[in-house]
Amino acid sequence: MLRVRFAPSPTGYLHIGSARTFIFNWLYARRNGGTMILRIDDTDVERNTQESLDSIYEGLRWLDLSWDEFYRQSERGELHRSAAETIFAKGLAYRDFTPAAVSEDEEKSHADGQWLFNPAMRELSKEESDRRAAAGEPFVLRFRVPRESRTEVTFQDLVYGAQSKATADIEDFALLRSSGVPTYHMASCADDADLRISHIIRGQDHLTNTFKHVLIFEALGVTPPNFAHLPLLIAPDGSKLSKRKHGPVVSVTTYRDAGFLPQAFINFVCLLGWSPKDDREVLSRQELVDAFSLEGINQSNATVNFTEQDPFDPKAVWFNAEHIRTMPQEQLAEQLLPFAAAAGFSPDRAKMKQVTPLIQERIRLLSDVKTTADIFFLDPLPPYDSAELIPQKGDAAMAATVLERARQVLETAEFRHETLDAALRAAAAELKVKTGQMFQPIRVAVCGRKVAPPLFETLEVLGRETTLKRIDEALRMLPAPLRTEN
RNA sequence: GGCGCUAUCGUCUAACGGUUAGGACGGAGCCCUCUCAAGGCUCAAAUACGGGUUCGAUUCCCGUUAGCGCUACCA
Repeated sequence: MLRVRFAPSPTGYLHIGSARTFIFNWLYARRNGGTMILRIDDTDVERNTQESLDSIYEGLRWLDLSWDEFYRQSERGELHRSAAETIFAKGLAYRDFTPAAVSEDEEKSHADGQWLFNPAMRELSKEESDRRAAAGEPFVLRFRVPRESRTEVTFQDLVYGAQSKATADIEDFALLRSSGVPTYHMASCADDADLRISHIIRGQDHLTNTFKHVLIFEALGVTPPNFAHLPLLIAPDGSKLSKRKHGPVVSVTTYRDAGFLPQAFINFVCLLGWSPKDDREVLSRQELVDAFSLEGINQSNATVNFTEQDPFDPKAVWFNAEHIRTMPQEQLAEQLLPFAAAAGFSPDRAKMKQVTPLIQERIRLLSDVKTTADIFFLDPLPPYDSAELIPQKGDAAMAATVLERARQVLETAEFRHETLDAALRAAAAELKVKTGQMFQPIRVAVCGRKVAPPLFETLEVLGRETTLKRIDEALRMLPAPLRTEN
């Protein structure tokens, strides 16, 4: 039975790296008919926050990622303590009565002097240990790393291959804090054993911790699960992604609020450190499930290429644009609604459905609706420079002539883009101006700028009334003496 | 400092020990075209360095360098 878990600690918002870890676990479970478990690793009471927990749920809900079983470590303290008890009873752990390091110097001396264990504490007699404990003296419970009986700890990583580390290089790590609260290593392993996790898929920052975990599993009398460590996601400066240093750009909700599609986000992060080994890049959720395998995961860290000017990796934005383009229009219109409302447009569904096909291949983020669809929702148009009305190789007189003529045509023409196209082309021929010279003034009059969706489709959506009103306004902006009456 | 992991275009990546080292994003240019997009085509751009092994190394081994991680009574 294949069982995987995602075990975040609620000490910050769900960031892109954690999301990817969840996704890889989820993909592996769904691919192989396994069970996905969400376990909140909240043993560090000091740093846990409700906001963080909410952020994790919020992010996962947005991505529409589900789990089959749910646990909170804080509700499983008894299990962790009894597991520690078991290890202690087997003589594989000992009490360390050394007071916690308070000063930085003390900690540093540990680091410099390759601290492995305190011999006096490791070798304390059972009698004295029991006596001091009974007297109420505080202690941490440490794992007694075997140093004589074996020389190294090994395991096979499904991504990084055979791993080994000398027992002489592993320190006697803590299992229980002096408060009696289990440490991460203890709680995590006790839970992984109890929940019968078959594959631990997690960040590479845990690779060296795994030697300790193997020791714990063995001490518990359990065969260790399979391990698969993931290359880390790093910032362009080479440092590990962190909210502290990089701010909200690493938060999943930042992507959501900027107008990313969940599927595009998932697609993007999946290709950071994993490849389907063919040249496919734009993949649906189902295609990802079908293509996913641990063999496709590579070993080197991947950079999320954001900058201070642009918080999103250009490739992530491209993925989003790709997914927007292939999305059914009905769905896209629906997704666009809240972003249009946020832009202050007060859009209705029917109007949005008309506008959507005109902007679908012109937006990269859902929030781009604000800058590309404004002309359909705002009335009147924001002010613009009347010089924009003047066509290439033309002058204000030409602009005025063109607009006057267009106005006449549009007063009676049927507002369907095919007929508008034919009518206005004919008008251009009649006036002996190039089509570009004919269309550009109309476009600017109607959109307030030169860059816009195709003209005739735009007019069709805008309708006769708005179109004529905007042309009249443009005409008023042109110098009066140059206006040609007919 | 010790230990571990990693190293292909700017970025994400592909390449049974044999390829003109491939694809994508981004960049430049051309085409298409009512503007913008989209689309099509083209160009620039990489095997960190040094030693081996081999008829032949991006690929295997060693070293150097660099980056990252762990080295807590954080996770």
